[in-house]
Amino acid sequence: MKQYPLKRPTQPPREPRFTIKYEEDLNTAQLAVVMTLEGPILVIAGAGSGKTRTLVYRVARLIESGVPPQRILLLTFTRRAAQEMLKRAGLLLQASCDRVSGGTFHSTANALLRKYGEAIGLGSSFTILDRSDAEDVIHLLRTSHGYNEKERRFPRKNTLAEIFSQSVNKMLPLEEVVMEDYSHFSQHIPDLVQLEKLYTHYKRQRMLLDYDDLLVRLLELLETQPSVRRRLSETYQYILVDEYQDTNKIQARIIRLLCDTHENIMVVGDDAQSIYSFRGANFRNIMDFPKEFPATRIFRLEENYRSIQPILDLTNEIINRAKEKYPKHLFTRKGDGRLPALVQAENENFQSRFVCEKILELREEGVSLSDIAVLFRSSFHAFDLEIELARCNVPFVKRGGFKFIETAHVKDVLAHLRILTNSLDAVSWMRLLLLIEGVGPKKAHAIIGTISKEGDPLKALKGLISRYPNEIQRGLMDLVKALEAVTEDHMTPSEQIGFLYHYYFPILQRKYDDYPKRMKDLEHLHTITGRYQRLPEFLADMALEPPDESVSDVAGLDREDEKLVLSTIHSAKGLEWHTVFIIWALDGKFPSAYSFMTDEELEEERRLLYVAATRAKQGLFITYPINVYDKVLGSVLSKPTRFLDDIPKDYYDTWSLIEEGF
DNA sequence: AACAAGTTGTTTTTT
DNA sequence: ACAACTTGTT
Repeated sequence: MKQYPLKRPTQPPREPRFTIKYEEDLNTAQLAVVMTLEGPILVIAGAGSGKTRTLVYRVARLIESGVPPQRILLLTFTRRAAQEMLKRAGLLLQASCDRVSGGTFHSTANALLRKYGEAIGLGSSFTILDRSDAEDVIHLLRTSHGYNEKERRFPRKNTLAEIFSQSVNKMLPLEEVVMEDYSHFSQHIPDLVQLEKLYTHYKRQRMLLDYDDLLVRLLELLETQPSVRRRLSETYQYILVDEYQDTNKIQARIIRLLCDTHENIMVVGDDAQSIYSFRGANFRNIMDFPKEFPATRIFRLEENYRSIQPILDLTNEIINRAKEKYPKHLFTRKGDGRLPALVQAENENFQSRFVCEKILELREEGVSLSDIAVLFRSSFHAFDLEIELARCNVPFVKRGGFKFIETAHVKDVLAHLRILTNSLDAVSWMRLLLLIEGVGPKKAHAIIGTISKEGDPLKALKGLISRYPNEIQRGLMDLVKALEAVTEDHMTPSEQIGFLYHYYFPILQRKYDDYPKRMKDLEHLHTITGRYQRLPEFLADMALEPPDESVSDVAGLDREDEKLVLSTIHSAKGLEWHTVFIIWALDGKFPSAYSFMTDEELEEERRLLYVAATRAKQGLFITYPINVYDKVLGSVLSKPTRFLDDIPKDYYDTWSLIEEGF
């Protein structure tokens, strides 16, 4: 850092305090984006084109040119991505970027609603429902209103949650969603509409917000409260949105309203990497952006800095066969290297063994384990490999799929904490009452009905205890005591969990015969709480940005070691590795047989393969097992993914594994 | 009414 | 292979 004399600090001329070498560090297109600070900007950024770098430099440039950090809002797909970018911007500036607001749409919505939600009748202590909580509520309403006793099959709770969510995220009427994607339930439409009303009412009464509500209520706040809208728009004078191809209509509306008093909005995206349409995202959002903001300037980043030529050649071929694409051609100055390989394996275990052996080989060659990734369409595709890796003593982390935070025992513990911040949280009350011996759905429901009318439900519960038989009395008494013990002020979340474990461990042992394993998860949870001073923050984070470790690797506590990355393709978004393995590239699995129905879904599978393959810098292996029976199709699968079908064979090597061949 | 055992149906991806 | 629903027992 340059040293300046302490005198005359306020005197002009204002030399730039820090010198960032923009011209040296950025190419022409990137530089243009970074230097254009005002007005709406759309950046079409191909895979590996230095999109993150561009965002980082632009944040730095904004701050350097005098924009206060707290006036910048950076919306990304994960909080990790936001933190990483702000860290890098901070390094450039040699100053902290802590005060830049950054995170996901959902976490930003959460923060804003806690602060300004009162304007739309929302208390600051609302509880966030994750998907399974939401399903529990829907299930409760479905049974209590007798929808499950209908003559014709009524949708299951997860289907119901899915239908409701689709309707919200695509901003379409419920009946349209049903007719479009669930036409076999069309005779239930009136009931579904009714049930969704009940669900909405239930949540509003108890200060519960599901993931979709976070976006919906923020939009409501911005739409109906002009003063809040103006205030927020004036606060966030510069807005940057990453991964714009994966935003949905609600998010686009939110952005539009946040730009109420200015149009300093920059969005970055790549239509070829749109992989979240199941969540209501629509890559046409990108093309509609200039319609929302007619003054939009469009920039294209097409130089790829990630992959060697052969990999880029293949990925270009994959995406060029997309039915609908906005033409762009990625080029690289990286040198040549090995051709990607398409590897056929006799069966799943051969595939796993091949991957293991190759990984060990790469490590011999000096490639760090953490610079290698195995990617797959669905989380369970990795099960066999996980076993094989354990056998070979290859340490790994798994991203995507079931999170340990979603396991029953962790949810049990969190439920106790949740009612401390929102005593109306009937979902959590239900959960913890059902843990008590002798209490089932009926009694739990009755108890909740009585105590939630009181101002102090805990006190009300205490008053109820004498009504019940002895065995239940004891259970309820223990619960009350435990809750009272953690209600004291000035307790950290970590201390609270410590107390609760005293109460919960006996229940854990009674309920699960594999309790030692689950106990380890709870220890892990305890460690995580240590990072938080305030309970509401901890709970919001657990719902919105849970630790991304999956169940399987929680046990391994040696965090510092380098580890191989196993990840779903969705969770690999935006990342890159020296060598990438894509396993189960078997037609019927990837693309999944479920996607054969519609062109749109099939095309999304293609983009998914594109995203996976473009993560690779130096090495790419696409593997598939053969002779796999598929129940959905009722046939044996043996062909590699169809997206490679008509690509000339000289774009990749073809390997076939035989018993001693590797 | 709660719990245990037995039967049937259903499978991605994530905030 | 697993979870949701159904039936049978306490």
